[in-house]
Amino acid sequence: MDHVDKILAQWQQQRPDLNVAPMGTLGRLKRLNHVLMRAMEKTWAHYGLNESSFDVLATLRREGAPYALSPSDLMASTMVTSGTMTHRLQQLEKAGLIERVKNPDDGRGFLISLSGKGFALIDEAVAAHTETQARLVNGLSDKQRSQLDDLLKRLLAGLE
Amino acid sequence: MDHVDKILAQWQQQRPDLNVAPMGTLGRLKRLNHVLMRAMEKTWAHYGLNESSFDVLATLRREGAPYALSPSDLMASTMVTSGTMTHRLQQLEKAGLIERVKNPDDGRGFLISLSGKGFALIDEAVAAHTETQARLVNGLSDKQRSQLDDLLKRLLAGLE
DNA sequence: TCGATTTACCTTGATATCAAGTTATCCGGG
DNA sequence: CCCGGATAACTTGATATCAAGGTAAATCGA
Repeated sequence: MDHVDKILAQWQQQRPDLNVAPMGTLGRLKRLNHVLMRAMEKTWAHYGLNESSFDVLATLRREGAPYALSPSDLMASTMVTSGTMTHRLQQLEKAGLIERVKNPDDGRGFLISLSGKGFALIDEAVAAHTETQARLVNGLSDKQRSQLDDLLKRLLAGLE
Repeated sequence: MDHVDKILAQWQQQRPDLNVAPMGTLGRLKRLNHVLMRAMEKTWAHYGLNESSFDVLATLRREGAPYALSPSDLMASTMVTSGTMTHRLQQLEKAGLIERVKNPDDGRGFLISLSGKGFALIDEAVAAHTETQARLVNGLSDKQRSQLDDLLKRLLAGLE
């Protein structure tokens, strides 16, 4: 009987006509996401980062050498709008974690790359981050985690 | 090989020392949450609501008669700060969906209750919402959805 | 080759949120 | 009874985000 179960019981009482089973699942998903984000933010903060900045730096890092992408590529990878990405890149540039050069092949665009400092920082931060994540899924066995993975993937596949 | 798998493959290539399996699970959870929210927002918008306002009205509605809670109770239920709740309640009051009365038993506090209009609106909106949610979990069988439910619950239990 | 369309990115304006600080009220120990 | 600490809710200031609009450059069709 967790928090979500109590909500479902209330609805059952008030509106027995509703099918609330999906609400339970989606409610837990939302709540879990919230709790997980809160936990992961602590790790990011330890490196002076937040979800946004970590997201951008990690996207550049995992791309491999020369660790560079256009703002448009970053927008697509991180699912944010152009205004948001502009803002994020300004912050990161000011912090000296990325560098911005005009794209020689396209006068409209830029290439954003990791600075040396940005590379060093994200390489450390991502290691700590994966450790945090491992701790967060500790409540499940490997098999259960893998099962969860499969169900999430299946659900996501039908929606994207 | 979905979007998340590609990310994991990139990390595997770049940082084979990292254990990225948890990242896959948590990444899908985040992405799924994002996609689901987007979808549910459409239903809410159909009733002139958004996640925030729906959240408050639904919390009051499922509470049962007399459909009233203090701002503090609402804060606890919806996991937002006091400033945020103040703002939400202002909007809802302006829209005539809630009413605010001083708590007779506590001079510091208020009681927020659904107006007739608010009750009628949320009662319709929540029915549409549960239908949307049922559609969103269509990609899973009942058994799979229930399995997912169980795993999310287990994971959540270890963290809250 | 040239005009129309598309694309890349930035800018603007509005909104939602949070953290921290504030004020009024309540409550419990002396 | 009163005073100090706790609590309820609002206010303030900062920030992140989005949607919509703008500008410059690229591309495509005739």
